[in-house]
Amino acid sequence: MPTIADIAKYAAVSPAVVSRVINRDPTLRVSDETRERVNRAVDALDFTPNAAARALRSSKSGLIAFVVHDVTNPVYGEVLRGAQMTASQSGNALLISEASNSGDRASRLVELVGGRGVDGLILQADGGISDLILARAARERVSTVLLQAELDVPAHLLRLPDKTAAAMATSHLVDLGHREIACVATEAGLSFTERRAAGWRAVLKSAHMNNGDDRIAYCPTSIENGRKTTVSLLSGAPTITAVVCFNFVTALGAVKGIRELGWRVPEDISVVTIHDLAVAEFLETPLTAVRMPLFAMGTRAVELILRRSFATGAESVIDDPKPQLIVRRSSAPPRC
Amino acid sequence: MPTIADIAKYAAVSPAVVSRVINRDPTLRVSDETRERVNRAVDALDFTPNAAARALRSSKSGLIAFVVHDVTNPVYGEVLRGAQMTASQSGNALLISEASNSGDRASRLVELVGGRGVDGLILQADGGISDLILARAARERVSTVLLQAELDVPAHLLRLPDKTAAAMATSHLVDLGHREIACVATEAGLSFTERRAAGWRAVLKSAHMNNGDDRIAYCPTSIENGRKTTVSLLSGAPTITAVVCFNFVTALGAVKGIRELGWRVPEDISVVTIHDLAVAEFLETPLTAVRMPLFAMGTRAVELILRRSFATGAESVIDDPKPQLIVRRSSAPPRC
DNA sequence: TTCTATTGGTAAAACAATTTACCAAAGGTT
DNA sequence: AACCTTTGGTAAATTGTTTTACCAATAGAA
Repeated sequence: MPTIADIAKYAAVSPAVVSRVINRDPTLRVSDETRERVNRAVDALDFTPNAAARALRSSKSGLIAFVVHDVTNPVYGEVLRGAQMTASQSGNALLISEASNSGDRASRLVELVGGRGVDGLILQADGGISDLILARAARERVSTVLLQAELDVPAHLLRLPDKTAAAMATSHLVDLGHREIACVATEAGLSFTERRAAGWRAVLKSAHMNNGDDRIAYCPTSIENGRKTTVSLLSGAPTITAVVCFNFVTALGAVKGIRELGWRVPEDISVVTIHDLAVAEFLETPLTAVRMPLFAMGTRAVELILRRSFATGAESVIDDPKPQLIVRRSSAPPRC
Repeated sequence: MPTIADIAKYAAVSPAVVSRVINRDPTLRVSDETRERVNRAVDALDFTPNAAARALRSSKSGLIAFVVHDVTNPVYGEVLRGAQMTASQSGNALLISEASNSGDRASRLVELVGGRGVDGLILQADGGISDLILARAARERVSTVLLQAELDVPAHLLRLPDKTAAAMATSHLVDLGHREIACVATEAGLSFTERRAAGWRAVLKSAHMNNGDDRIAYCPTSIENGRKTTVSLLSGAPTITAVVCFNFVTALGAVKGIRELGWRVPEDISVVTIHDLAVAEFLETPLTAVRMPLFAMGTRAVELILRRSFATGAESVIDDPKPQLIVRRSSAPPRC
């Protein structure tokens, strides 16, 4: 555990010079010969600067917290990977926190943010965004990025082209000839749910189709919720021939429910979902899905934080790459 | 950004007392009345101790690094969740690092470990365990847990009941009447691969069956590798009627490959895999799988680190809950 | 009354870096 | 020769907490 002072002694310079060399400060001058000596000392003693001391003095921890609802949800995987790559390329690290429940964790998060334990904060819309944390982050000037949320807070808002994606999914079904298209939405009240619902409604309206409230049902993301919701939706309106799901996981449940009711996919009911995952093509009925730029959302979120900008309420949409419809076997023309 | 000094002033005590109160040090004495005053001050000023200063003085960062090969691999999800829960329950946080490639990242990890940026290190066997990092961790007394590895290093070795699991999968096929059982293994050279292979071989041997090298093939985990490997395995030995896969992801590829060859699962070829994921039952052919105690491995890893123990080479097996065979539709008696 | 323990608290020294302010020497200008 | 500027470096302050060593006051015992 050599310190900067040991290096300084070994290289016969002062600690300040060592600091300049290892931080490659371009404005401050060190002769080539001295720099060389210091570098040799660093190698010889196998020196790594102490993270805590550095963070204390410079008030930069090099850490970014990523808060999700459920780490096992594969949809976050891609976002996480994008964030992770961008972060580590710039010498930062990513801290994962599951905010799903208990107050314990929320308070641990407050400590991290309040104590300047992290430089940035990335919050997923369904990760239980707490006002406490947002307020704290703003006060401490911890730059914050909200994913898929729509709040009036001093943070960057980053979102996906949800309306477009839902419209693409719905249009695909309309093009196939469906006239009764139901919708298994994500949790009500979340802004991305509303945007996707708007996309679904817009397409149905322009095709002069029934888009009443008896055609859409909202539920939190889980296989079981998807199943239950689909069953009650289809039981209530037997003329429905297609379903748009707002999440891959609920789509799995939807297919399960349709089969329980004695129908087949896609012969009796077509299913199209938002979010395309690798397993989609290995399912009993490979799912037609709209691929979203999740990876790009992850990279963009970290970029914003590294830029240390604090745009208040500036909302931007990730649309590169654009959402893309992947047609597989779960969608077909309606029967008869 | 109030400091401990501000609290001290507000509560009319010295900083040392504030420190004792917020750290709830039971051995050191503070009168109830003073404690109350300090707590009021903390609330009034909305104080959170500075993480960096605390880490610097106490040389504990409250951070544990979890290094995996690929964050999108769903098999890690469960391990991660177990680790995450245990960590946050004790006021620690988890840092995710993808060690898959580039030297950049490896060096960032060295900085974290070398600079005492983390208290503990959890390394997945296929996460590219670098000697550099292990040496550094040992020198800095960062307690380290190796998952599914078998190295002679000063770290805890935690592993799954791999031999048992592979034997369970293979026995299931033998019980169904299969006499020619191939094996799509994970990467050669990894210790868990060897253990699983041993389980497969043991069952075949006790059933007096062919367990030669032309029945087993090794490949890194990916859908495509699973597909290719299975195709070449089956093409070379047409009498094979069943396949044991060592990973869920390669199993997806295996099923794909079997279909490409014009065969059906399970009518022509049965497939059993190690690792059970939620999607298993939604696949075209729901996969028979051995469920492993992944969550428990995650919790155990963090517990070991929090205990700050440095057992050298002590290997322990996670066997609670025990591995469990989940029979689905991908396994059936052989044809004729 | 005097002598010890105990209680409740304080002052100041770490911890290991970054950064500001300053300084000596060398080189260039008039 | 006197003066200014640049170069390359140093000493010391700063960051916010924990912890050690110490001290005053009170209580209890002899």
